[in-house]
Amino acid sequence: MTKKKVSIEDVAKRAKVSITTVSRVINNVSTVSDKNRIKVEEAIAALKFKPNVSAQRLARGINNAIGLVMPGYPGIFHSYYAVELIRGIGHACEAARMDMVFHITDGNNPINSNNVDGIIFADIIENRKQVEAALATGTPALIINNQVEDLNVSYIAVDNTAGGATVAEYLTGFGHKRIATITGKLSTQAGAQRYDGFKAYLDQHNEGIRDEYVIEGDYSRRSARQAAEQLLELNERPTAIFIASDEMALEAITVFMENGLRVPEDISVIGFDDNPACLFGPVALTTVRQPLFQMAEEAVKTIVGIISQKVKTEVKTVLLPELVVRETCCPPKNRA
Amino acid sequence: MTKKKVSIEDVAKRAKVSITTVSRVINNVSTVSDKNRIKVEEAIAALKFKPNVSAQRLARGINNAIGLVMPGYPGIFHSYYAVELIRGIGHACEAARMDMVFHITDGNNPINSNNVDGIIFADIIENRKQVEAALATGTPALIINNQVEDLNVSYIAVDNTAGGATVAEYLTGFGHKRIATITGKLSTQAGAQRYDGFKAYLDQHNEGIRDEYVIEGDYSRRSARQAAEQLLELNERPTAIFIASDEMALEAITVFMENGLRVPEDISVIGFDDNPACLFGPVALTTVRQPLFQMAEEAVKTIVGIISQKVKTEVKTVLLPELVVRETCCPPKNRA
DNA sequence: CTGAAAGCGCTAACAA
DNA sequence: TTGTTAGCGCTTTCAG
Repeated sequence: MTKKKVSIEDVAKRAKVSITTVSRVINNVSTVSDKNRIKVEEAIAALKFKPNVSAQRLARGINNAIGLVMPGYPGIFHSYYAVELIRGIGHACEAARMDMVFHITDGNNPINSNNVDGIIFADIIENRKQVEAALATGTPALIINNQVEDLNVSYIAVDNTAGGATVAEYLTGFGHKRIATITGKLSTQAGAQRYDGFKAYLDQHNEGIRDEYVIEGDYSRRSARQAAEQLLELNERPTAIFIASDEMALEAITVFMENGLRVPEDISVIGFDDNPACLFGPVALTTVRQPLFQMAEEAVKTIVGIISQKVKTEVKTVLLPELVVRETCCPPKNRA
Repeated sequence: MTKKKVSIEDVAKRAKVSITTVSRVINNVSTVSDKNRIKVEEAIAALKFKPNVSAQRLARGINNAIGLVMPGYPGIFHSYYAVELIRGIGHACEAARMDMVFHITDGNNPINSNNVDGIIFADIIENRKQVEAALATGTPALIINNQVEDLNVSYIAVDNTAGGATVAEYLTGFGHKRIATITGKLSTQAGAQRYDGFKAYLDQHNEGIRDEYVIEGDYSRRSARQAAEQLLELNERPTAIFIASDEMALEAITVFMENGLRVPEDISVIGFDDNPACLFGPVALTTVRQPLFQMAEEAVKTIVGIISQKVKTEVKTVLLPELVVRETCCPPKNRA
């Protein structure tokens, strides 16, 4: 009933070889005679031996772990965005046989960079200092979805500006004039860029965007509901609306329908994310896909490269989001 | 640029004391003179020293980590249930200053019980063997939400049978006769118990439940949509329906509304979970709350007790779920 | 109250 | 191809 500890030494004894040989077969490095290898493998199996990871890490001088630090906003685990990132990073870490140590930060309490070989920062908002601190100690670091140009640090991000512009182009292409938006948090770079790209296009190709057509959301359903209701009260209702996340878009659509509007006949809606959970709503949502999962995977590949010194200089990657046309957008009705 | 390593020895040198003394202040054990303590603390601060966790673990012979193993069904991260558990366990681990190593299992590839001091199994389905293996090596283990009576193992679970019965009682209390249900996965104990409790009550107090009124779902929105549509096609539509998760309930309500039904006037709906994300739908959902987060916290407290030998024998805890009345249930209309 | 010294389990030169 | 040996950074007796 007590926890017995099988060590490499026990294996060595049973197989009648040195612990070095055992170590070698564990790590299958250099050459071990087949005869010994088999003996060792048998002993390992018989004893159910599992290496002590702490000892390995200590001896190797590496942690075999990468840290993921994320801001700890409430509901983070209910955000498609955050969860996809976590999934992707977890997945890639597993493939790289690395631990992922997940660290939710409030901006202070920094991660112990001593226990990880590198750190991935997702959406630095208030924790720029942490990034700088990591860089200062020479800890490999990488930032997801924030294009920081004034620091010698790698990042991998989605081109949210282009994404916003794509939406604007698509909507104006239908002939929409009264175009509104429910933005994401404008204090995040992603949210701001999405809006900026959208607005910039409209300024150039439409006739700008009215102030009353711009409402800031915070990615929550609740904020989307409020915003949608607010939009509905306007004298001149918009005929199309860009909503900065699929989940918000879905909630807005629900509000519209509750009020007797049809989507897209009465109002076109386009989201952002390509959240598969939003595929089974009342109508299939037109949206913009960001390759979150792949971005996360790419992030760990990159940082692993940095850790292993394969990559010498910062790598700054920008991925293009992609329009996904489904059923929630159409030309405006001709009774404006 | 290269990663410098500050060790306990550097601190000792700078503070002009032995490494033992440094170790003592790090762990604030036994007594250290104020004079020395201050010197050491200064040195630690000046050097930005952080203990090497692997070395600590190795020396102490403990891992300071608890493992969480969950079945790796697709969409796990989008499940309110799973995510609440993860959150709660993560939170409690942080409080207990333990790492949480998260292990998604496919039923095989067991967790390396060598790297954790104890293992929490959430929803063992096909991985009973893993639990037995852990038990066999004397690794402290605990199971969440599965009442396994035939193993000497601790568990903490919600009384799903009682939950199902509560729902049945509530619905029949309104005078409903045509009561349907969209169940969870019946292959999980929780799903089965929920249904069993529900059905048992109906058998005793109503007049049982018709076969055509029972549809098995799998917690996905898609399955809920299908089930709801199927129910709508029946000659005699049910007047009330118990749906085994809030998310499914929300999807079903959407389907009902799309078909011109009013909730609850035309059809009463009650969910299960008390998922806050379902608060902002078209109507506030009546549901049953399971204390997921607290259950998770309790789980780590318990296993920490087991690990530290404070707890000698298995502890089997069953929590009662609680009815949360909101707006989606009312008596049936009198035109049956 | 303090320090010397013996490991914790493993890896990695270095020899053989 | 194999084994010897010196650590990795820290905790913890055990003397002092």
